[in-house]
Amino acid sequence: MTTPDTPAPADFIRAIVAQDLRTNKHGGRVHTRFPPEPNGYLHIGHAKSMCLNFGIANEHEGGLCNLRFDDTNPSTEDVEYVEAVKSDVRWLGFDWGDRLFYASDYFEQLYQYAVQLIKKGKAYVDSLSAEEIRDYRGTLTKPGKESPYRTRSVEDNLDLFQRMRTGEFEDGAHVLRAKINMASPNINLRDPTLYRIRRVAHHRTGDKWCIYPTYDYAHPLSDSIEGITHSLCTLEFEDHRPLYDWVLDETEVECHPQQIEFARLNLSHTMMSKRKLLELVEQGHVTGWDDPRLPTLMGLRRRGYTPAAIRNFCDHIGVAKRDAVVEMALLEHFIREDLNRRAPRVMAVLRPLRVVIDNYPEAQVEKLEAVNNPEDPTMGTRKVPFSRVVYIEQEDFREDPPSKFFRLAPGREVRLRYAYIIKCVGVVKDERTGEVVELHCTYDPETRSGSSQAGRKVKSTVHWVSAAHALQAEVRLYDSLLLQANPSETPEDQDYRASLNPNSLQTLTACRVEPSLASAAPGSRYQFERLGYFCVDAVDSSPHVLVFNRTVPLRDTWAKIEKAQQGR
RNA sequence: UGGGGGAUCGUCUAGUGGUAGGACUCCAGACUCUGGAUCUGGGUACCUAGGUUCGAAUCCUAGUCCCCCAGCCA
Repeated sequence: MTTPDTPAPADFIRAIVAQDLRTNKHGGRVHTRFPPEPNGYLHIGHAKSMCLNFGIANEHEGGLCNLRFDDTNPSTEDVEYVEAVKSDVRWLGFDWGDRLFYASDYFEQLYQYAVQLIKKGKAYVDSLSAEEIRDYRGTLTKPGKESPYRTRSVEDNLDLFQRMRTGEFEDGAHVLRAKINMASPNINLRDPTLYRIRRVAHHRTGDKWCIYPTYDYAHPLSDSIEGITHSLCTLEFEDHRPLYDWVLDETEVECHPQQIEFARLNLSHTMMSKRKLLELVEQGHVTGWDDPRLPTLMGLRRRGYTPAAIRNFCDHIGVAKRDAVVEMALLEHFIREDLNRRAPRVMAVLRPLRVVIDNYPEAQVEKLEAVNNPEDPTMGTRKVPFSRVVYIEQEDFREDPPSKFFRLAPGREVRLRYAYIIKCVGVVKDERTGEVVELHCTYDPETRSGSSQAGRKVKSTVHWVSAAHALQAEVRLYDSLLLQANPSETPEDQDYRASLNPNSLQTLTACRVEPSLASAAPGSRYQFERLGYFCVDAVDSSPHVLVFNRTVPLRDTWAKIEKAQQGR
């Protein structure tokens, strides 16, 4: 190996890992894990965690990252979620190899460790009710009281715990608690619960168990069992770390991973909390967990986001300890960057305005050559049919053009992309509404794209589709889910719906797209020239009814100019 | 008012005693058969107040503000 010119560690966690490697803290190993709970779907916040955990593992020779389901609470978990999570992790591009684990794999070991703790006098069976335990815990400022059951003998504890396991007691009758310190200023250390009775079937262990370990107990031991070196989690677990360490110290396991906390991802204009997401889905504010407006991985995928764009985003937002809200604009930057490079260009008209080219031969059809991707010549060209009647975008015509508006207007010229320069010679309006319903234009036969006279300059180029050849399509335009940028400013009560953007979805059903899209595969992504990036909706699109989702619009300079003009 | 964390451009994020850097956003311009892309240029930041030092975002002192914790959730 050549001498690496050690680049500065990208973040404080990588710095710690590098330091640990230097000091040989874990015998030169780097082993992380991604530990989702199978009680919901993954979102982009999880993507950050995956990029961190899998990323760090991949950056080191021999580094590993496990996928482990933290399935210690059967009442909220389900196989449906584990399958969805696996598919999302794979889709994002991460590979856990043969290291797919479940905390439930360790239930027997965890139980034995608990017996050990009891024998050491470090755990006891408490028979207080949940409510009493809460009362005994004290408050943030007042120390707790010890439970009367705290002094039970080891024999009694062993007996009771064993009988808890065999199902002798009802839910809540007893609980196994760590014996730490009821007066600790850290509430997590006031004899935290290790096991609770839950007489429900577990999605993996079935009816084998009726006691289940808590996160605080199962997580450190699961990490240890798997030989994890760095256990990365979010900030809210910071004051659980003493407990994490306590469990590993008292069980005297050989591997003691280091828990390191980082700030979870918050994205502007959207929400990341499982609870709120669930509410949106259940109350029908969105169509499901894969609604393209949601920051779920399923939603982003359906929206047209690529795994690479999401990974790039996660790699660029950084990892730190301060609460932060990353702007949606940054995510959009990365999807534009990726799709600009890869997406074939195509012409589509969202709000069609009929244009008759008066001097173009009635029956003539030309096949004009169009470049598939100017960023990538290897993507080749295609033929686009052109004829006497075309549709252009309504917003590309103004009867009374404001300054800086370069598009079509009465008497003005514009180029039809890959076709001819046309001039607007007539405007047909609806008599009743005054709405412009049709344009009459003439074309200059000398200006066909690629021809010798094609060099004539016009202010603007406009996309179009041939009326006779275009395909009908539905296009769904998405906008941000929340009105305000900072999701933490949305009210906690049910009135948070007031902050939902009522225009987060706009469905256009009269769109016309070029005929080459007839064979577009579900999920495939395109740039609709001058409009944005769109993908074929994988759920609702069919050969008969094409449905496109707008992933992200193109940057729109004219929109900014116009907005500035109006602001004046 | 217990404990644990955190404060650097508009937004993220580097910088660990020596010119506060990058990305995104924004602004201006060039180029353009996408008002896209690309290119060029520009602006804006060290929570406050003291102190140490030739020199402080960094060290010290005192404040201020923000986040998390009282599940048998994770």
